[in-house]
Amino acid sequence: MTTDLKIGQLAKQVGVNIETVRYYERLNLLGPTSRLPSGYRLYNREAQRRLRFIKNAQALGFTLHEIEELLDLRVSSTARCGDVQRTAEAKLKHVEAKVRDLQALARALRSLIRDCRAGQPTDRCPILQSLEKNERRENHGNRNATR
Amino acid sequence: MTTDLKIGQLAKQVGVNIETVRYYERLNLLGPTSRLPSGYRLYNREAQRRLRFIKNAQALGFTLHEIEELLDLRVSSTARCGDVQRTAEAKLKHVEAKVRDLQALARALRSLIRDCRAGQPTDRCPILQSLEKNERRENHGNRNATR
DNA sequence: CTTGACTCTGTACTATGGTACAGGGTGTAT
DNA sequence: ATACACCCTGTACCATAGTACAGAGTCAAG
Repeated sequence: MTTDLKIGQLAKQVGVNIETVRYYERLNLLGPTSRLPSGYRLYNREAQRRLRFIKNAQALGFTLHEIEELLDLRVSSTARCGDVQRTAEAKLKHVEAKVRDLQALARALRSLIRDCRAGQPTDRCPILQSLEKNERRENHGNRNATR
Repeated sequence: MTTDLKIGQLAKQVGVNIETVRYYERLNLLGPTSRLPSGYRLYNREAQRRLRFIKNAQALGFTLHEIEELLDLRVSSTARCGDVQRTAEAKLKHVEAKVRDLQALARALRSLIRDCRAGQPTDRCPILQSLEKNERRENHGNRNATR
């Protein structure tokens, strides 16, 4: 096929490292469609979409393992859309919680900056005060939501 | 002091592994306040607050290196306010960018969940299709925003 | 037919954030 | 005094997500 790409072309097109493509292959995330007699990997359109899917899902905060599950759900004809939906909903909850936490931290940082501007000696750090508390709510089910 | 804890008590109180406390010490994040003649580490209230700070900031997605910088913002009496202010502002920009990226992520997930409620078999699942749509958004200048 | 860009496999290395011993010493209760 | 929990240092190991070679083969242009 004329749309088939060698690994370097694929990597360039999607904007990843060649090594990364081969790394995904080791993880069974993305294999070559075929090989030239020389052993060169070839990737068709479907593989190109798959790689883009991986990068997009990664940008959304999914780990490679979670992405593998998503890709498996697509491949399996018995998998239900609801499974994917539940995964996305869980992810959304984590993300929303993290946004709230980060906004609180941003407020604390702004307050610290204000204190600095006032030239007050800040031996009592607002950041510390906002974060050293013990009453952390119980993790919203999953820390690491965005890592 | 009666409030000083040995490493095991500290770890239990804050809910981390003993090994983790010593790991933070290797990273110069959290040292013992003092030592018993036997070499046992002792931690005072301040160290306990510091460890909680580390765990809380970590839950917000900060790396240990970033946390070290945040802790340094506790203005040592010798640090000049301008230095502290610049660090805080850089951190604030970082946090704000993170919030924006996470909000974009949340919007994407909500839209995917909405689309998915059509409840089609997975081969036509809108989540996967919309992730596949290569609509590269332009990154806010910070990929890795959620890592 | 040689040069240079590209690819192959395989292995090692990086960073981050830990966890798991091994082989000792310490502290205290019975 | 001896059992037992606890602590010490040091090193090795784990997962995640790659990156960087080495040493070899391939392909196209000049």
